[in-house]
Amino acid sequence: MRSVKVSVAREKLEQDILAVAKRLFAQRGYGGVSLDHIAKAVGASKQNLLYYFPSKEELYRRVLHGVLDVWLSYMDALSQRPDDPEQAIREYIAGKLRFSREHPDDSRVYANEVISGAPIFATEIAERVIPALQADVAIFNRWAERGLCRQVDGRHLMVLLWASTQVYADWSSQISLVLGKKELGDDDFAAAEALIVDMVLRTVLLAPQRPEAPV
Amino acid sequence: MRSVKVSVAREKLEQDILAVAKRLFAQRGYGGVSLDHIAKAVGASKQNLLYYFPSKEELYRRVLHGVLDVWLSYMDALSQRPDDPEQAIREYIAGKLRFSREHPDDSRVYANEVISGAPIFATEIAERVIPALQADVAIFNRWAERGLCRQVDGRHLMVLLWASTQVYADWSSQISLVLGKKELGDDDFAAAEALIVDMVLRTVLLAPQRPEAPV
DNA sequence: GTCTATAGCCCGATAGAC
DNA sequence: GTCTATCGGGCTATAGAC
Repeated sequence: MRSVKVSVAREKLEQDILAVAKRLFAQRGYGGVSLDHIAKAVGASKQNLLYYFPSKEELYRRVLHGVLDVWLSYMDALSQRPDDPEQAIREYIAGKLRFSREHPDDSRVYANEVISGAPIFATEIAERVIPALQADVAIFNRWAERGLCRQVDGRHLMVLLWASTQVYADWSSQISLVLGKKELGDDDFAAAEALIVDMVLRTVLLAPQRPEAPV
Repeated sequence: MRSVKVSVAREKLEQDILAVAKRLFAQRGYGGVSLDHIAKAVGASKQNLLYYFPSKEELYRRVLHGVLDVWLSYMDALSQRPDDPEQAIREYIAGKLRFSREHPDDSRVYANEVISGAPIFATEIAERVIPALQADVAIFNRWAERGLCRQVDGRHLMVLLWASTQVYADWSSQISLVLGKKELGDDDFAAAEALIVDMVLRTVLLAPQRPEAPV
């Protein structure tokens, strides 16, 4: 009984640390954050942090693992509808934009790591991310072979899909400035989704051409 | 005479410091780089660095100013062809991809700053970048009003254009992994350009529809 | 302009009391 | 589990000799 309560409390603090660390790593990158920053933001001592996580790098690695779990969970839309490219693409774009909307810090932590050339997480990316992306590329290629869509370069199409959706998390501060708003709202994500879906479907789907999208 | 030689040598070291600092800030972000790292990489002492630049933040600011100069110089394609949307868009995409190809570290330094919410460079971004972007959006809107292209949301189209071109600098490590290469080559940038141009023109240009792009 | 020396602080990590 | 204390080192920046 007691051991359960203790373990629950321990679990909670551990999750709090991970959440706060994620936010700070997103904002300032691995080298820009100290254990003391994280500890103070979570209301614990630096030494207590090191009781839960053996080192700063291990804490960062745990954060990145959590980020990847969330990221990949939003990315399985393509395989869910193996015979319907249009609906699969619509759901894929919607899902990736929802990730940017709901987990911007996850996106930023991952972006920081990739921009740095993934010095710490290269192995995990190669083992978990690349296979997922290549599977999606393969789905595009299979659609093309079966005549369900046009022949496009699935690899670069995939790059464009990440780029154009994740930018609404990673670059939200600058996009807000361009839109003249304090922060992005549901309407902005809806407009982004409409444009990206329209562009991709125009490019990927076979004729007959789709009607003009509403302005 | 002597003062000229001295000033030239001074100028050269200053430029060397800025170049090395740019590379390191791109890789590890502002907080992940120390003056000592930069000094050692440039073959000078940390104290000598502080003779040329009054502080770390001022050095970083100078790097960012240089980055912005380069970035903006690649971005004036739209206004060069005010009556030809297709050619303007082609040149704009080509220019932005050339920037990613030729100045990846510039792109990464800027990306790092934006992801962090632009804590240091917010003012300069608001004064130099946002007006340039809004001018480009205005050009899109004018084309639409004059019936030269379809009504699209110029702001989100602009976001998509940055995102899909800068990703080839900022995310080059991961894109290389997906493509199964050590690093990106001219052919990869050409393939990216073909896809992005095709997608954007399909979306922006008026009917009659363009023929299928070559695979 | 470049050097040595150093101030004063923050860093990650460990030891040991309770 | 959380605390105080502390180690050894790196950090930005300054002072002053040459």
